This record gives sequence, structure tokens and C-alpha cells, in this order.
Amino acid sequence: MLTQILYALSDEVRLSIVRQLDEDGPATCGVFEVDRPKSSLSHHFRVLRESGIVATTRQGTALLNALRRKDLDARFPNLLDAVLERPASTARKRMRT
Amino acid sequence: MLTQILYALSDEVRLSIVRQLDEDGPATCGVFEVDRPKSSLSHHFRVLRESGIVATTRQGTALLNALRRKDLDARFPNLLDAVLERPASTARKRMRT
DNA sequence: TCGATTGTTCGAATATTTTCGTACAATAGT
DNA sequence: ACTATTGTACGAAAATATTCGAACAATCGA
Repeated sequence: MLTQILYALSDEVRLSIVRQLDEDGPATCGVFEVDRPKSSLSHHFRVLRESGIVATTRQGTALLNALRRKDLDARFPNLLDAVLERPASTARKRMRT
Repeated sequence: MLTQILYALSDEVRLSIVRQLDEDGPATCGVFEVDRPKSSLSHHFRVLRESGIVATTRQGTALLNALRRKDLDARFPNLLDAVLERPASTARKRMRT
């Protein structure tokens, strides 16, 4: 649901997580530069997961979080790019750095 | 602030107001098809106003609300169109339609 | 000025979110 | 099996938002 996505993105902590995921690619919860205890972070990741913005998969003992860019772009074209203040993506492929 | 805009748009009542403003143009508070008492509506309009999404001007005894499309597009390109699920406006003049 | 129209403001109840400590669960390595 | 590493789940307190009735304010027309 759109409002659920907008709500998830309307929090500075969660938005900063999404920005970092967009810039650096999938990452485990621990690496995020957010000044919060892990139980708080876990809550924010849950909100991101339940709104469909992030997908989480287990990677050994850690959990890897990835931005669901394709799903989001398919359902709400340009929304993620607009929120991330990037030019609208024209289905262009990202290159490895 | 971006999060403030996203928050304002993350409520069904406010989003429906924004959609109606987008489709029908500026309107007074009374005309909106929202099942809420006026004090509740007033609250939602305040949130929309304070986030910079809507501008309100007095028009006789009523208040006219207008979507601040230009300001929004200037500061957060494509955001409003993406939220309204419309194709991104190119804001470019074209010879062909 | 009176009365009708249109919204805002106030205040308090309700609901929802955020926060964070503690306990718990899953996995990996030794 | 034991231990360390990563997160989740729970629960309760604090912070925010929503809701709505009632009172108030601004404007207009007669």
C-alpha cells in the first residue's frame, strides 16, 4: 500500500537506512550508521520489511538487507528515485564500482 | 523537509485530499469527500499546509486550498507525480504532443 | 448590525509509534 | 557441547498523532 511505504520513508532513521542501502548495496543490520540500540534498529527494519521496501535474507549468523528496487519501481514508478532525490531511473543498469 | 512531506502524504485522508486537489484544482475545505467533522479536516489541512504541500488563501468567507505543485516539483522533482501515480512530468516544452 | 457560512482553536480522550532493556533464537566455529 | 555473533520478540514507558465536540473568529449579504 502506498501510504504504508510513504509512512515507512517518513522517518529520518529509516530514510537514512534506505539511502545507505541505495548507495552501498545490501548490508547487514550492524553496519548502519545509526545511533540506536539494536532493538530499536530491529523495529525500524521491520517497518521497512513490512512495507515492502526491504527484503531480508539470512547470511550465516547475520541478516542481509536489500532494497527491493525492482519491485518498488514496478509498483510505484519513480517513487524511490524521487525520494532519494535522484533523477528518475530509465531502467538503466547500475555498474559495479 | 522531505520526511515531513512523506509523513503528510502517508495518511489516507490527506492523500485523498491531495489527489482531489490534483484532479479538480484548488478547492475550499468544504467540498472534499471526506467523512470527518470539520475540526478533524482542519487538522489534516494544517498538516498539509505546514509540510508545504498545500497553500491556503482566503476567498471571502471560505478558504481556498491549492496544491503547491511548482514548489514541490522544484524542490523534489517527480515526487508528487510518483505519489499520485502519474507519469513524471518532464516540465519541458515539446512541439509534439 | 444580525445571521449565515466557513474554518480555526482548544482541550481531552484514544490510538499509534518510538524507544530501549532484557530475554530468546539461529548460526558458525572450535 | 560451548561460546561468540547477529538479530528478533517481548513488554512497558514515553512521545506523537488522531479524533471530535464546543467555543471562537472572519467574512459577506441583507
